Amino acid sequence: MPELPEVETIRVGLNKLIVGKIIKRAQAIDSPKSFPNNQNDVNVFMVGATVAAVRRRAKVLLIDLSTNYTMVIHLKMTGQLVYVGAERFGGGHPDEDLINDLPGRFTRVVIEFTDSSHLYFNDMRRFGWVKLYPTLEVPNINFMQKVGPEPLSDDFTGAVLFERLQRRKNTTIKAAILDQTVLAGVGNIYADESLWAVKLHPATRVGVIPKSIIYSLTSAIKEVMLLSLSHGGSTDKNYVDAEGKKGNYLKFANVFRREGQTCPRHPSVLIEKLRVAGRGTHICPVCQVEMV
DNA sequence: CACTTGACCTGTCCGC
DNA sequence: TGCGGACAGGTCAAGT
Repeated sequence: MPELPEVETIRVGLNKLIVGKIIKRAQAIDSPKSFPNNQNDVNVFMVGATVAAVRRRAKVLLIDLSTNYTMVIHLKMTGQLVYVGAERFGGGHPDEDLINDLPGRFTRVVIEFTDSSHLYFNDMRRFGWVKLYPTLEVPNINFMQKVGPEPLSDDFTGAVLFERLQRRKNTTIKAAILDQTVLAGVGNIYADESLWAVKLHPATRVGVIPKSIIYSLTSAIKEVMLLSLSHGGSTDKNYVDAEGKKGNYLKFANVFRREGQTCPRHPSVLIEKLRVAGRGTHICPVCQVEMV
């Protein structure tokens, strides 16, 4: 899925586009994980509701409705949430193809507003979902109970990360920062980028890493995510923002998907791809040496 | 409990 | 060109 910077980019976009709109129709199409067993709730608590706010926690989007129900949305690997205004594009507009083809083959949920604009949830692999919960119950969802701190919060410090890593001392640092119960929002792209930034090999066991490096890693995670946010997130394949636009951060990535290219710190060394924590992993073999 | 691996899906790419 | 296998930005459940 989109990671934290991508989900946050969508949140900011939707907050501008759909707050105040009234839902006319909501429908899941061939999306068994969406609105499970509660089409009646969809009809009662969504239709006629006004969108009150769009929030985010970790990689989950929360769309609050005036009925005190909340749409809880996880995009997983290939989910998109794209808003299409009542007037579609024509005449060579750059977003014409993406927008005008919706709903498409991979559209799984359609939300129509009373002004004839639409919000489409598209998801090729169908890992993602859109669910409806009473707003007050959202904090009680299992994932919300377990998920770790927001990395961009001022409360998320090196001391906090170090403390939270104490129960993951025997795993690799990459597996640890991908663990959403340690901290929220890091996925494969920002794990590789932040570990390169502090010259940590992703397979290094957490327990052997000096506290000072964990503090540096904390700063690196924040910096990488802020940089990505400033470029509208990362588009590897599927990601688009709420208006159907791709993100540009990968142009600035140092290692992710750059195997065979040179390390920015070592002009004669090629970036390598390996497998750590079951995920494709990109490193500079000279600046990132595993600690044992 | 901590840790690893496979499953969930569909598409694409790479090697034979 | 066709086919099989590996892999893809994320979690879960089930195994050790």
